[in-house]
Order: sequence, then structure tokens, then C-alpha cells
Amino acid sequence: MDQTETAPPPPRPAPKPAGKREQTKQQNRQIILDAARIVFAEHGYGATTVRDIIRATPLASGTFYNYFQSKEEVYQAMQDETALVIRPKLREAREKAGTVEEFISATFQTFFEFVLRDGVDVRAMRHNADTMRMRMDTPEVVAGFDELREDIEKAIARGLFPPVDADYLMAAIVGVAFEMSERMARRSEADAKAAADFATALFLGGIRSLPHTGNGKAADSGA
Amino acid sequence: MDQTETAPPPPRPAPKPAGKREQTKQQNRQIILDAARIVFAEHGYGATTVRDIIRATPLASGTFYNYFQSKEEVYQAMQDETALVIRPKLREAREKAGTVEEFISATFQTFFEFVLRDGVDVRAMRHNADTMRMRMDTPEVVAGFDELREDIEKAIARGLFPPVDADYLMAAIVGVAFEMSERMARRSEADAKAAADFATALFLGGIRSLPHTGNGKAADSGA
DNA sequence: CTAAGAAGTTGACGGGGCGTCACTGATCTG
DNA sequence: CAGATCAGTGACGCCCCGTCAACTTCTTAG
Repeated sequence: MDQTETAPPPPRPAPKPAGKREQTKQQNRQIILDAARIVFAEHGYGATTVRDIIRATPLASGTFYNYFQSKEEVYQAMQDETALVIRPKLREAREKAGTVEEFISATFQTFFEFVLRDGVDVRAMRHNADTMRMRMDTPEVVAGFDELREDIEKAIARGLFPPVDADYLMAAIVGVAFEMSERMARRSEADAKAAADFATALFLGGIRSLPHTGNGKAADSGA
Repeated sequence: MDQTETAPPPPRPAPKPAGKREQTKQQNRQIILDAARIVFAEHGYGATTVRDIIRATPLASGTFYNYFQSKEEVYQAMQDETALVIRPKLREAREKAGTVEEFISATFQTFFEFVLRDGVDVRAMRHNADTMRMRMDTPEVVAGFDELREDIEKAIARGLFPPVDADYLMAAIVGVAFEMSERMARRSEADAKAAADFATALFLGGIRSLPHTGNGKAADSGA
């Protein structure tokens, strides 16, 4: 690998009270996370060693363990970083919803668009397909699930939804979102809007209200 | 899959000689698989080493590699074993379906009942929750997904379903089935029928047709 | 039945990644 | 500015991995 300084997507945590020491610590943590993103995307989670990550940074091996306890912990930190980006988007999208239709539509639209545009690029996604589901129970990810369930419960309390099992409904939304994302990533012409329309129609009116394709096959199943 | 009759040459080793040697091989393979199931359930996938599995058998370390190439391969074999049990059940259930309702209902009913009764016990399921989704692309599991998509396409061809995107619909069913299974496993009083009714109603009529609970909370979120 | 060969098992071994820790140098504090 | 604190460093010991030559068990031809 010849990556020297290819800065990846994740955002910068800006405000620091800053001693020079604290500043360096934050930087190093981010350096490790950025390197990990590249290496995981390149070789996949299983094939990556902690040493691979370290070699992709200017740091020494021991330094890694000042920041993370293991490869798994870096991966979880990456997931948390991602969750922290999409959660506010989802929250905001759902807040504006005044109807079931808007609630569901906004959720899927936001999610699929994020996966396709702001998320990791498709090549990385596919390489990570084998790992992206493991340990979904990191704090920030779980918090995202909880927020969804809370929002459903609130919507029920407001009379927006019928009084259904919010936990199962949350699970169904999450399951469809993730599983469809994986299918979407395998299509050469992925279309967030079409995917969101499909999922939204399914949740609002069931199978009979799904958009028709004319032949029942996927428009494109990609390479 | 569909064998076009363009491949006659490979000689048929069809009749099983079933010598003592072959018998022992089958036994050893099963011994390893059974040990792996226990060890994975006990410590989780990530924390178990190949040596742990071997230590749980009367075999030597080298023997393991006569049967599997790695820890991952044992895990995949376990998944395949499971897939081989449930796939015929699902196929049979769907074959009898004459309507969309029956198709969907039979699928979820069969799946949730299997997970709860014939599947691994809940304790093991919860311990494996972090790993059960990884590498879902083993041959038998993928074959199960393909069968579902094929059955959907057939149903569309028969006019049973509207002509929708079969790939996305398959993904949606799979996503809901697995994600709801995980939630179900976390409830102390899991009810396959209730879960199946929920999922079936969702797919047939959307959110508004879901069974009401009276408060919108889960009946029980377990320990 | 027996002996040659095939098939499978064994466990020690070289290779390598893991996590640690004593040491060093940089930053902070009084 | 000196002493205290803290992060960085990289060699080290540990353990796991996958292999392989020697050994044991089974099969089969005569």
C-alpha cells in the first residue's frame, strides 16, 4: 500500500481547549482511525492486522494501544464515527414528519442517500460486506436504534401511528434498510430514490402497493 | 442449479462404499462441528481460537486442518448445516402457497418457528448475536436467498404477486426475518406466532394493518 | 491371510502477530 | 528553570497459526 496522506471522508471534530499535548492526542487518534478506514477498505476486516494499521501511520506499535485495545475496538470506533454523522440527519428528517408517510419516507430516503453519497464508497462497502454487520451493538449505533424506537413511540403517542409493537417495527425498518443497502451496493447503477420508494411503499401499503417493474426482476444486478 | 446436459464426463462416484475409514472421517468432521458450536456459543466467535475448538475434541491440532482450513470455514460450515435444515422447510411451506398472503405468512411462520424451536437455543443465539450475520455469503445460505428470490419471481410469473423488484423484496423479507429474530431472542417470552403475524401484516398491508398492542411498546423486552 | 500401499493422525516446529513495559524525550507546572 | 507528568518507542516473550515428516490404521490385491 502506498497511501501516504489520502484524507478519507470522516468529519473533523473542531473545538479544542488545546494544550499541545491534548491536541496531539486527538490528532493521533484520528490518524489511526483514518489509516484503519483505508486498510480495512483495502483488505477487509478479517485480513487486516493491528500491525497493518500501524504501518499505515507514522506511529510506533506501542502507541496504538494508548488509543485502542484491539483491532475490534478501532472498528467499533469507526462505526460510532459513522453513526454520529447519520444520526442527526435521521433525527432531523423524522422530526419534520407530520404523517406516517413522511416519517417512513424521510427515514429511508435519508438512510439510502447517506449510504450512497456520504457513506463509504461502494468499493469499500462491498469489501466490508462481510464485516459491516458484526458487533452492531456499539454505543452510538445502539443509540441510533433506540432513537428510532423512541421516535416511533412518540409518533404513536401523538396518534400518528397506530399503537403497534415499536420494538418490532424498529427492527423491521432497520432490517430492510441494511439488507436493501447491501443489495443496492451490488448493483452497478444504484439509485437511492428508487430504493427508498420501494421500502416506503412496502411499509405504507404492503406488497400490493409496491412500484411495478414490468418483469419482476431487478432492474440491474450489477457486477 | 439447472444442469444443462452438457457435462457427462465426470464419473459417478455415486454408491457410498462406507468403509470404516470414510465413516470415521464423517464422525470427525461432525465432532469438530459440534465442538465448534459449543465453543462459539460459550465464548463468541471473535474470542475463540482454532486451538480452543481442537481442545474441545479428542483430536490433534493437525487433524483439524484435514477438515477445515480455518476458524472461519468451520463457522461457515455451521451456517451451511443450519441452512440445509431450514431451506427445505421454507421451500415446502412456500410451495403450498396459492396466494400472496399464504406465501408471506408461511415464510415468516416457518422461519420464526425454526429459530425458536429447532434453532440454536436462545442463550447461544444471544452470545452469537455479534457474529451471526457475518459472512452470510456461504454457498448454502446464498442458495437459500436465491431460492426465495426465484420463488418470488415464479409467483410473479403466475400472477400471484404484482411485478415488483424481486431482488429488493427478497432483501426486505430477509432483513425483517433476521432483525426481528434478534429482537425476539432478547425477549424473555418470545412468541414465534406473534412475530410472524406482525411481519406478515406488515408485508401485506403496511404499517396501518399491523396488529395493535394498546400502548405501542413491546410486550416484553427481556433481560 | 498377509503384505504393500493408501489414507489419516499426530505433535513438534518455524513464522508471525499480539500486547507489554522499561526507557526516552517532550510538555506542563510551580 | 527544574522536577513531575505523560505520551511515544520498539524489542521482547507469549501464544496461535498452519505445516510436515514420521507414524498408525485401514484397504485391497494376490
